Amino acid sequence: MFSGMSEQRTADVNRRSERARRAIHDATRELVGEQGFSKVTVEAIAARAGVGKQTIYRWWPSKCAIVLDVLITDNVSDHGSLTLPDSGDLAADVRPVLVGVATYFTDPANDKLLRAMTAEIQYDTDLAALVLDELLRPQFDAIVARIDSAGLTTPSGSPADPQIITEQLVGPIVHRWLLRRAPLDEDYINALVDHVVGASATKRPARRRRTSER
Amino acid sequence: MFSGMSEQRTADVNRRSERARRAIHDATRELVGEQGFSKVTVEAIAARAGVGKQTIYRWWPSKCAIVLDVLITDNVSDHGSLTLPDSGDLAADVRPVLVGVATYFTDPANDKLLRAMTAEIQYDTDLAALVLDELLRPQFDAIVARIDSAGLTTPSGSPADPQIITEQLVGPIVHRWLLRRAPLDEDYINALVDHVVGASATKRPARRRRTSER
Amino acid sequence: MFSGMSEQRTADVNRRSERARRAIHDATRELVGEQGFSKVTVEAIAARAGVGKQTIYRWWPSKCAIVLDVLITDNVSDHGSLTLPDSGDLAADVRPVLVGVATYFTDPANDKLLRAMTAEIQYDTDLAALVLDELLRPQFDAIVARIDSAGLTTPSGSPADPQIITEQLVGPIVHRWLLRRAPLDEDYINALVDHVVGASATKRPARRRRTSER
Amino acid sequence: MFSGMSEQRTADVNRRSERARRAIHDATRELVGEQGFSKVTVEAIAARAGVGKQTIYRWWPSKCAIVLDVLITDNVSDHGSLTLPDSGDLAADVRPVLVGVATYFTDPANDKLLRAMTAEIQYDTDLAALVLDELLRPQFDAIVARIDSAGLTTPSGSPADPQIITEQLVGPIVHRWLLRRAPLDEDYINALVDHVVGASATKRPARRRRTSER
DNA sequence: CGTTAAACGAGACGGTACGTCAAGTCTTTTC
DNA sequence: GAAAAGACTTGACGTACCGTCTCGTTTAACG
Repeated sequence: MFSGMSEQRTADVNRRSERARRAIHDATRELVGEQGFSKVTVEAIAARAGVGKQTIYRWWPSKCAIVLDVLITDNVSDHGSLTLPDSGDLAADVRPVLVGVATYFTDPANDKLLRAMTAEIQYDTDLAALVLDELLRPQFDAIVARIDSAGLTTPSGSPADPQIITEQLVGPIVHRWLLRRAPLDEDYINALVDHVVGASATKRPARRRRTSER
Repeated sequence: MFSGMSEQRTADVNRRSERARRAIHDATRELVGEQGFSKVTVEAIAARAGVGKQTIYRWWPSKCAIVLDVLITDNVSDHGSLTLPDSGDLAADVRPVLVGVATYFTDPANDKLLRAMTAEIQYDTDLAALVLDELLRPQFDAIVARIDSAGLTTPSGSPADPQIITEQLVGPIVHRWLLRRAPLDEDYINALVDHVVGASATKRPARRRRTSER
Repeated sequence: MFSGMSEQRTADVNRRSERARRAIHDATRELVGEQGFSKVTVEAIAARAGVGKQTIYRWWPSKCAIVLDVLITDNVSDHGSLTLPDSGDLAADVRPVLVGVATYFTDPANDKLLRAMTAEIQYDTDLAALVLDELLRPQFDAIVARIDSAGLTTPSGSPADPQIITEQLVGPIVHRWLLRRAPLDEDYINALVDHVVGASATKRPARRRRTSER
Repeated sequence: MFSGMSEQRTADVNRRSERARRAIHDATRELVGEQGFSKVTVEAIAARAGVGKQTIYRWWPSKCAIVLDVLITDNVSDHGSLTLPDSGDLAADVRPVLVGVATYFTDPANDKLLRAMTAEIQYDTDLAALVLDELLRPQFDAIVARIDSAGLTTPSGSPADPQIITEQLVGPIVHRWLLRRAPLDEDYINALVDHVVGASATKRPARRRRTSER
């Protein structure tokens, strides 16, 4: 895929051990889940994986590169193909993606890994760009595209910026997750969608007036 | 108050050195500004402040407690008294607070300190609550209160939840800051306010259709 | 005692607190006895004595000066007046002093204090001289004097050096004590005296051939 | 020997760096010589040796274990094979060993190391036993053996205890060294031997009556 | 089907910073 | 004005990990 040459040259064989790669991924997932990223050491990952420290440093530049690799590998199935349907009902079309995002962030398997990356990108701008592109942009852009086609207007009547509308949907979710302000359940997503693009019939019509806070 | 002995006993004097406290705050602000939180060591703070390491550990449990202390101390002047005016023009009332928030986050003096705390609260839930209460809630609650009194409705006509409306305003700002997706300038704030509560006349009428992204 | 002036001048009153001096002495004796000199801290002495740290530093330059002070104070009764009797029986005259020395070194109340000084004088020559003069020389010189008057001869017939004879008596005791090679009981002292200056009748005539070692 | 597998398994390689071991020994010898044991820090040894602190702690439990190791390593050539000749002249046979001991203690290269150990064994009985066994016992036992075969008697005529006779020879040397009472030169050793086992012809017939003190 | 070079496990290495401890000094208040 | 209390600066402690660097030992393509 990276070359048109029909794999004749195998001189620079990839001798890399798949067993080791897998063991390191698994050890990382486990340890970060158990103790949190910042308490996990490269030595601990190596020990848990039954692997030499050098084997880790040979293939990853840092602890957080491993975590990012795990996240991306686990996520790779979705990529590229993400497009929202256009059923005519914007709320109904958008809602599942947002529920998906909320679920993804909340899933205990991902939560700690994502928080680790969130912490790291505060200090590493390149990493921030990478995380953004690999993990968040596909969904974000798909929503932007669907909203663009809906031709919304702002409360004052001018044409709405789909980018900003999307931020109104995604921002609050990230905000709640980041600060652990309040639950990210389906009711909340429904209410949020209703506030931004208007409600469509949902299975469980939410009865609310105020969302509970923290 | 703790004793009936009308304050005769002053034995439990506060022997703490104000000079040391100040020097540590200043050294922390400077060093975090120069090198970023994660590269700053407690030893370096002590050295820069001309203070013994033990004096730091006597009063703060960790590097990040110092940073939080600096942030709160620097911020303490503002909050408590924070109430939004009600001029009848919601957008006009809300806009300055949001600009203030955006400015606060963007100010280089605060940015690195805040990112440090953002990283830390990923691992420390108690700290997260503290940061939320001390640094963010006053502004957030003030906005909620002002919006509550405006009696907005959702696009589908039901009464809006002021909490969620506020999240639509604050969430995107935090989101942009967190991921460094795009600038947090006044134009953006204006557009955002327009999308959420409708525009009122602004000094520099924004000319836009799409906000630029990253 | 340090001045001939009959205590008339009391204007520069000795404001030093006798209570504190005593308490520090006692605390030092106790703590060194309990934990050994090297584990005792000045802070611990101050705390146990119910005294401020500065009060200690005001009157003693170091931890080991306190210990030496305690040893000398406890020992001060003997000084100066020590002369051995001359009963004609050299062994009988010398034996009690050596038993006294051995007992003094072995007494648990003194042992740890003396070992502390022994450790310190390895690094502090002045201290070594002081310890020697204050604690050991009186007995040593008294023995030298008694032996001098006995007019011993060496095995090869020349007149013996009383200094060296005394070292043959004291040296082995110090050696055993220093290296904890073997017990310093009365049997041993008797045997030692017998080997150096010949036996006289003792209460318990020792039956031995070899002393047990360590 | 531990396995029947004729040494096929060499997995438990000795990975220890000889370079580091040597550098640490040398640095310790130098620093203790320059500044005295108690002023030398483990950090200083590590720095001088160009070695990480952990490398020291990996192999030695404490500063004084290094010093002991240096002393034993430097000394290891001598002992084991140590037996005194029996020329018939006891004084002549014993004298060289005692001169050797005195020289060893006095040699500036050893003096500070030995004083450091002397200080430490006051607090550590196990260490005392080790020092005794590794550094002093070989010579001591060799002298005991030689004296045993000589069949001496005490001044009062009973058979002498070779152990005690040896203590009469070694004790005064240690005593003088410990308290720095007087020089440990060859004249003194000759006189001492003369007093204990009688003189034999020596190269420089000592002219003395009293040894000078301190 | 052996040769050979890479990747591997193990873990010691030179370092940096940690958080603790005690030393000796300085400051404030009490008696 | 000495004493108690205790905060201060200093500096070494012993530990934990870092990322690099040998060591033998697999292991799999090549010859």
